[in-house]
Amino acid sequence: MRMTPKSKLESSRRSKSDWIGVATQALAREGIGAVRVEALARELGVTKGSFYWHFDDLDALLVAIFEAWEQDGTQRIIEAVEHEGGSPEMRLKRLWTICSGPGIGPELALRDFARRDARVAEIVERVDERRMGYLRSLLAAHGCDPDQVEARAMLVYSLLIGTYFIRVRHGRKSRQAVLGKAIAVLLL
Amino acid sequence: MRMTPKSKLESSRRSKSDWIGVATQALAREGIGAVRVEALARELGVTKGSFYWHFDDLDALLVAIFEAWEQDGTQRIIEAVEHEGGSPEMRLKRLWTICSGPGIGPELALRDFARRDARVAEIVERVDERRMGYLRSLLAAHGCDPDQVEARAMLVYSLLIGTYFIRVRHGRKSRQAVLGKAIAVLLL
DNA sequence: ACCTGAACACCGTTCAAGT
DNA sequence: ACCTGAACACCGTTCAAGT
Repeated sequence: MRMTPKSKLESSRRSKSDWIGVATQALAREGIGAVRVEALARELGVTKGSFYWHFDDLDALLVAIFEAWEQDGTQRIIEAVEHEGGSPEMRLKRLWTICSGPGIGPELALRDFARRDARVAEIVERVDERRMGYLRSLLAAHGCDPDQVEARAMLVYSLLIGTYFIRVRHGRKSRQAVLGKAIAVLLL
Repeated sequence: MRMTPKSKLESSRRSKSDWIGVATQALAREGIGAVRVEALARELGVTKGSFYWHFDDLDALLVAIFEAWEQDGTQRIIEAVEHEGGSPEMRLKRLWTICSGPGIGPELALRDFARRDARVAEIVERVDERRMGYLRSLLAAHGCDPDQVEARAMLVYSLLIGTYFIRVRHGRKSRQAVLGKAIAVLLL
């Protein structure tokens, strides 16, 4: 009769997803510099030698993190928005509520990495195509002039990215008020 | 009589800006992972021990890179745009031409780093305040409804950031055509 | 199939000693 | 004032050997 370990962390074997899991947390917490084989191995309670059974090298782990995140940054959010239905305008505002959380996650690291790694560049392209496709469909359904859909989709998506990356105060206005007005401009 | 070295690289001494110079190039070429003491020391023809005369550690060098870039990302561009004058609309389009170049530079690395370093976060805040201030003034001068200046400035700035970070195809349309239309939307 | 343990190379950091 | 050279610690990577 085999011993059944009490928890995942007490079992002596680790799966690829165990590694991706702790690495994703480390990336979110302390940035890409914190994704280190030895530190993660300590956290998982194994030796770093074991890492190389699951991955070729550190870059392979990073690519795996980004691939795992891909669904999260697209499909999961879109489904959450679509789940409740409502008018295109309502959906757009719900999308905003979901995305405006603190969870910028690996978005910055991902895009920086994509500048030097073709595999990661492809991930970014898929994510952006998917998000833009969804925004195009929302704007078209809202009745936006077909000739302006592309430009306005870029504006909405940029604003979403911008709210993540831009650190600025808006004087007396709250950021939420500013963004509400900006969205209003984009919906005619 | 002292030897006068033929070139900077042949002299035996390096200034702080020499280090910042090669480090900035390495960052632009190969990303933040390429900013390494030993590699840069080799490039400069000195030992890495010499690095620690000029800087406390690697982070200090990165902060110095970002500080040196700060002027470049704000004042220099604004002056280049203002130099030729013209209507606010013309200035905005000139701003676009200047910024749409390939030179995203350390913008992504800077913002990622700012998440974990207060000094760099301050740099990002100063840069964003400065850029937003300039965009506000352009929009106000263009005759934008005062109540909408802030929202539209965020839209223009986000679009600028977005064109750097977003990797998407626009079907039959060129990116330039899409952006032109987006700007038109923002100028009423 | 997955992990250990030891080995090696590379690099960040320190520091006494040189010029 | 600025640099060398040696030393140390930490970590990425490899690999033969274990279970």
